Amino acid sequence: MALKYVVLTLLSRDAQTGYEIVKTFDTAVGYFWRASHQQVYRELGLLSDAGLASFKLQTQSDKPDKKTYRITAAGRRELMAWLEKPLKPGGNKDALLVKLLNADSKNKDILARELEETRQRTELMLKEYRNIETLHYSADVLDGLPTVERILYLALRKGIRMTEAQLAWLDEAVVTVKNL
Amino acid sequence: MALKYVVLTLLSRDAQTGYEIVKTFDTAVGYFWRASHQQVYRELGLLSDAGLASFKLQTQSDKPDKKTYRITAAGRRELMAWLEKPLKPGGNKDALLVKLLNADSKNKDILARELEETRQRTELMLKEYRNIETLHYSADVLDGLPTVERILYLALRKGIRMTEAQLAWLDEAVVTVKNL
DNA sequence: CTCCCATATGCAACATTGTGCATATACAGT
DNA sequence: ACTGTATATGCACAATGTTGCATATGGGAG
Repeated sequence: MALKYVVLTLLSRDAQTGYEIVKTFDTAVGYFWRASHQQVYRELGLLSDAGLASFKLQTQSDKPDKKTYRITAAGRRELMAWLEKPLKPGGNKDALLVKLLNADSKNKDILARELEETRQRTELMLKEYRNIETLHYSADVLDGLPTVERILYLALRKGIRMTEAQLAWLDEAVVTVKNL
Repeated sequence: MALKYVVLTLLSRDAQTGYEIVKTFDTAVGYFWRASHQQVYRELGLLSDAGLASFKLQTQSDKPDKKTYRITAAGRRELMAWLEKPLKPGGNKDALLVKLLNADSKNKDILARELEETRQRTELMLKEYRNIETLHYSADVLDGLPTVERILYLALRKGIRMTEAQLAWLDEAVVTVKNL
């Protein structure tokens, strides 16, 4: 349901090939949505079957042939309809908490180790996010930013806020588990 | 893959009926994992087919008959194996950010409204969480808490931290979208 | 007496998502 | 020659999640 709208969103900006969309998932969009290339190509096929996107085959001599997809009028309508329909809340699945529910004196060391590793990864992630922020979104740059870039910055801000909260929580969790 | 371990976790504590497990999903566990009753009953069927859980049929005269499930030795082994295997990170799908990527001068009002509504819901949620914390987890209670309760408190703490971060971010997002 | 709610279980169909496998060209480095 | 990386696409199967339907009892409210 949702991947469809992510792809439509990307196509609504520019006509693109599947390969380019995959790269977007690997970089910018990847911070809040992950999809494999298989998923992307399949979704593009479904979209064009449903008449929400169309494609042109472009032959290339130096590289493999490619298909450039563009969103159709029907695709835009579908996307707009989705935008106006409120999202239903919920869906916070947290496997780490499920693991912790199993914590006891026998396995607390294993779980503590996983918590520590998660903590380290989270800390690195936060550093990376903050690094991106200082490098690409300094105060003087922010004003002149086009809309899409502002939203991407907002995505980064969300990453930072959430990662900070996660890190603080992991500290609490480590203490709790160690003292079981 | 994952629902299986949530159900095994719940069964590893107590033998329970499907109905009881469903109620647990609607209350305590619901804060970090949602599942419908259909999913739960199906999963219980799959678990017992796989020999990871067994059940006893109990006839009742006043209420419908019920099946009480208990985890098997194989089920415990499977659960322990999962605990020791590190989780793979990632999977932060955020449909709200996808919507915001579509923001422009035409639809910014609709999106701003959804952001405001989300903000209100988030604020209520945070109040509820904090309320639960003061009511059930006052400082003097925390010491004597059994393990499971401590983990559930940890789940609540995560809810609080994350909801605070979400709320702070939503404030940023509202400002950004209004100024587009 | 009827309607709704809580208790208690489940199938079947469908939609969506994720994983493993497969193919093909060109260029750069070892 | 071989290996890796970038470009470019996709099928098939498995797992997961959603929706609609189906059944059955007992108690309380109106």
